[in-house]
Amino acid sequence: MPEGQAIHRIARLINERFEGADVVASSPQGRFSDGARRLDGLTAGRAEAWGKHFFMPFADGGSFARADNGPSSGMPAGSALQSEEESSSGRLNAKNAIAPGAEHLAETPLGGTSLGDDGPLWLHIHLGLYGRWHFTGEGSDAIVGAGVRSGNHNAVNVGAGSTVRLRLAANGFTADLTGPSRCEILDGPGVRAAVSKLGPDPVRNEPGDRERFVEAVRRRRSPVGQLVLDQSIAAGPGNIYRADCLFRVGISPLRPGNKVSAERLKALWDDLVETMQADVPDGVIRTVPESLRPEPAKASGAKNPDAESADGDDPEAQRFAVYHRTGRPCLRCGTPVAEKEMAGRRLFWCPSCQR
DNA sequence: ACGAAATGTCTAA
DNA sequence: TAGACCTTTCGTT
Repeated sequence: MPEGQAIHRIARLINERFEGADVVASSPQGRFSDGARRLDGLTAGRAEAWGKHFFMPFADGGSFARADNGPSSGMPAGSALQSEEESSSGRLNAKNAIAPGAEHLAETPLGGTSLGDDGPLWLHIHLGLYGRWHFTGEGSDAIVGAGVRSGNHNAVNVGAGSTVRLRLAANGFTADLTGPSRCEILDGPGVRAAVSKLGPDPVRNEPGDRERFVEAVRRRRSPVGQLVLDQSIAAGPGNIYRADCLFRVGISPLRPGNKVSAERLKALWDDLVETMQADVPDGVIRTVPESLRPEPAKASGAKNPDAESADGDDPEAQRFAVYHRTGRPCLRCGTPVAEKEMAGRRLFWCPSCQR
């Protein structure tokens, strides 16, 4: 369920607990037993997110220590990096081919860690709709990846009938993974292939990303609301950021990509960067613009009485600008928020102030 | 108990 | 476009 910002947070939490440690890996559920066996006893490197994808390197303790001369990463600092020409053209077969226009992505080694054949093993995880990480140890219990309405943080079965696909343990910490749609081990070229399918990630926001995003959208005739969810155009935004960031910058999700001006798309990219990056530290999505935030019910000079009364004390309805607010008054103009299905996903927008 | 929904993606038809 | 999949939670019988 989480969008990209939550995956970046997970990478942070994982690194705080496991980076540089020799990890005990297991699969209580049994569906990842082979993979867990391959990771068990290896040294964890620095995990990273790219959009909703999570990548974590594991190296044999010996080779790991020998190659380590980097300041913080703990992974071989570029030791096995091939030249760019070699790696992008030579190594990739047809199946791993880089999508046209996405070449720059394959050139970007994740965190400077080698993506060569003989580098570390990479744990690759996608949480899909239901995946979660559950952390325990040192009073640091946390669940990351919980759904919009979930507040209940207790149940991870341990024991028979456990749903824990992968458990990592070290330093007195445990990280339990349940319900991922993808959980696999890749080699360097495999990581390259996975990343090459992804567009720029607003949380990473590397140089040139904004232009790549703008051009990718303007190249297509599909509605921009669909393009923002296309992970090859922007990696990380999900249904909430899609709806609410389009609202924040006033673009109608129904407008064809090639009919949105470059200026407005730049503003959209900048807004994705700002909102998603701000949400990484605690993982909570906050998309209601400060100026439109409903004031406490008692306040006398409420600017937006409509919005306030209509949402009442339904907490979920106050968390987002238009997401899940069908029929309630737009926080900006009071027009009822509209909803329709677009490519199988529910879409929310203000038909009046998004043009 | 049961069904629906949920911040997602893939495959087949 | 429809269905499959992975799991949990919430609202309705």
